[in-house]
Amino acid sequence: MLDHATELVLDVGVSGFTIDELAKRSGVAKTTIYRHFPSRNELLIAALDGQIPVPDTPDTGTFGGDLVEFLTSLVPIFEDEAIRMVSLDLLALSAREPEITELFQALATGRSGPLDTMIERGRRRGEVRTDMDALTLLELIEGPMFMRSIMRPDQIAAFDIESHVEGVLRVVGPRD
Amino acid sequence: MLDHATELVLDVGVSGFTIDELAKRSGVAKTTIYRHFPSRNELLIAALDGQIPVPDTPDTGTFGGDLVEFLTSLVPIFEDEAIRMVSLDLLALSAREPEITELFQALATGRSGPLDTMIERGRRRGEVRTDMDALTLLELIEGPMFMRSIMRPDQIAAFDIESHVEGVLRVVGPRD
DNA sequence: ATATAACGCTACGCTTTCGTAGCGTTATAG
DNA sequence: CTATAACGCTACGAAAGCGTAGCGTTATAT
Repeated sequence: MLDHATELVLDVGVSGFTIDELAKRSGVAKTTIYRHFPSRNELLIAALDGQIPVPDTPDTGTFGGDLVEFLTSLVPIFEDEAIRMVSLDLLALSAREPEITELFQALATGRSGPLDTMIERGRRRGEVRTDMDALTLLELIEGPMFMRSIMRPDQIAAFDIESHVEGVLRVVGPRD
Repeated sequence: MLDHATELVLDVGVSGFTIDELAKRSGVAKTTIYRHFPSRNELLIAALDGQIPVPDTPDTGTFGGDLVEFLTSLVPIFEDEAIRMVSLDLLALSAREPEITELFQALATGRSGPLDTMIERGRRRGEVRTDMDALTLLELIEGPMFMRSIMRPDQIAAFDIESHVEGVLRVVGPRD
């Protein structure tokens, strides 16, 4: 049931996600759907919950190595058109609908975990400056790829991760 | 007439932009609106056309100085909640509706002009490496702030532009 | 075997929104 | 002063969507 809902919302987007359509596609009567979920929004949230993958935390021994692995693991996520569209839907909606805001926050918060861990490790090894907070570092590291994924999604695969990480290391190294 | 439409869409967002609501607010009869615009989408596009400000191109004499001025001039734009929400609406819609895609492209393309000019000038002065294309440079420069504007809009004013530009200069300087 | 729970189907009522028709009223041009 | 153009108002028709009612049918449990 939830699987069908997830498939539908990934296919047609949040605004196109309707109970009637879900009933038609899943072969389940609309009445039955309402016997399990009180409203369309609840079902939507349940369908999306945990559907945006959280990349795992690499541990190569160096901060630069970790970054390359991490950013590389983001590529397939950014490349997924369905995920991109639904994320944009949620982003737009979360600016106006409180219910969606929570969902979006939950999805976004989980996603910052791996990089936090890597930054912490890098700091312990003396590879990463300590006078810059983790969120700013995250923006520095992911921002360019994030921007490309939004503005030029077709060019995501061409993002030169090695070159970018080299530049990042030049900036995040410890200050004197 | 268009002014009222612009005001409405900035207030309630693209999805809340209704002809009935516009008629109510502007005091103009719905019939009259349809006598001037063939459809809701056309009116929407007309209302948004040219409403997202294009920052101007600073010329301080150094690439770093230009960047600081430029990024500073972006802050009020990113800070504007109405602009942010409508941009997110357009972003989400442009992934699915071809009509909106064109509008969004038009808005986005104009916005890259100033930075292109600055990069070109920087290259002529030998301040900017030439082995990195302008779009990638743009992502490097604007990406972190762009990401913050989307993920933590309330923290935009706290973005440390000077520090960021310092880091950027470390990366974009000419290679040997 | 039978009671109970779950499901399917059709049909609603309600609301929103688009876009149009018809007809009367007000500006405006000359 | 009058013809014409533009506007306002009310009322529609049509399409989506939400969520619910009523009633019949199928599993399931014991």
